[in-house]
Amino acid sequence: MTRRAEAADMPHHGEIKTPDRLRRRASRLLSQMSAQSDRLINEGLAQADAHKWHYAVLASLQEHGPGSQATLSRRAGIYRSDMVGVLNELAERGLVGRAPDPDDRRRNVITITAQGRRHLRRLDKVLDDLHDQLLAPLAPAERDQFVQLLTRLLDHHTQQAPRPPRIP
Amino acid sequence: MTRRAEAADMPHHGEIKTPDRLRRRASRLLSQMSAQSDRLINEGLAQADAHKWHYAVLASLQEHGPGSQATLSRRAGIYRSDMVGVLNELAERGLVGRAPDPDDRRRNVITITAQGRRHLRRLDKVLDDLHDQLLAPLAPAERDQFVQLLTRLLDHHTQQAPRPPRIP
DNA sequence: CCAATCTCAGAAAAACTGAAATAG
DNA sequence: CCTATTTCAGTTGTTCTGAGATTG
Repeated sequence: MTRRAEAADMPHHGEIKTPDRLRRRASRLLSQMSAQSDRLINEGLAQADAHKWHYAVLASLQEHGPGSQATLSRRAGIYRSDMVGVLNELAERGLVGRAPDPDDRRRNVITITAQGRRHLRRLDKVLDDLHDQLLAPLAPAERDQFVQLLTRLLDHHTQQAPRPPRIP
Repeated sequence: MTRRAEAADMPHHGEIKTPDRLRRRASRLLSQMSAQSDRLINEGLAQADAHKWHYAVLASLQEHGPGSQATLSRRAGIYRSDMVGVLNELAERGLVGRAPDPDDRRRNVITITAQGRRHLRRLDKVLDDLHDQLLAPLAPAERDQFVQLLTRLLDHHTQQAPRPPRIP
């Protein structure tokens, strides 16, 4: 047993300009920041009696129009199994309509209601505010760049990805 | 046409009125990108017969020296309950030593072994490579800026946060 | 008597799978 | 016969809680 002292990391070479390797890794920063963001957004939405899936579905309906549950599932990135529950909650509150498709009776056609549109507008305000908190330490130009960098990364990994997130 | 003559650094990107609100929200980009990153890193580490917690613990030991399990738990952000299992696996493979602390017999003192240091060096290589894939679409200067922006955001939200992630 | 540590057993929430029922 | 859709029931893997045993 080499009597190597307890002092753990004596570098033999003068470099080691890398303290906290762990904490500075982009993957870890992403993971932690995503957790912070999730918490912020989820709590904010909860105060408005909503969940992020509610917003995802409503926004998708507003932007791309009505669709079947399977379509929405793909668009919003929610599993078809979980979509059922989300739509139940939205329909309960009168935010979406769910009617059998006359052309293909396997499908339900989901539409956003006037009330749903109103609710979405409210959620958009809430989210604007929350993102202001989220990006608070960044100047406007930096926020844009942050979003742009993230977008480029995401495009790269989703377009030619080894494992595109499928929602089967 | 709404000519968005705003901040200086939003160069030539197709202009967007407001389509894909959902997909451009920083919170969503973060969440999706974090998922991609997680998948990439986890799969890469799995091929090296490791998990991210293994790396976290080994790196923490290397950088901050030996410590009790509770100390490691705080340092690496792993719950004390889960730390037990991680250390079992690491000890099984001879990567760490676990011995009762003579000064305080409630504690175990965890130390990294020579083999653990060797393994860590290998994992560092693997991670360097994986991060190269992760950040592939960004130029070196952009990678630095990305990390810097993330770091500033994270510092802001962890230092004066409403809910600092504690590991009780 | 109280606080901290290690450990185990399991709750809770979320992502994901499989299959039944129905319809094209 | 095969495929697609909605729905439900259940698995899996992870995060987090609680409590017991030991020691300070």
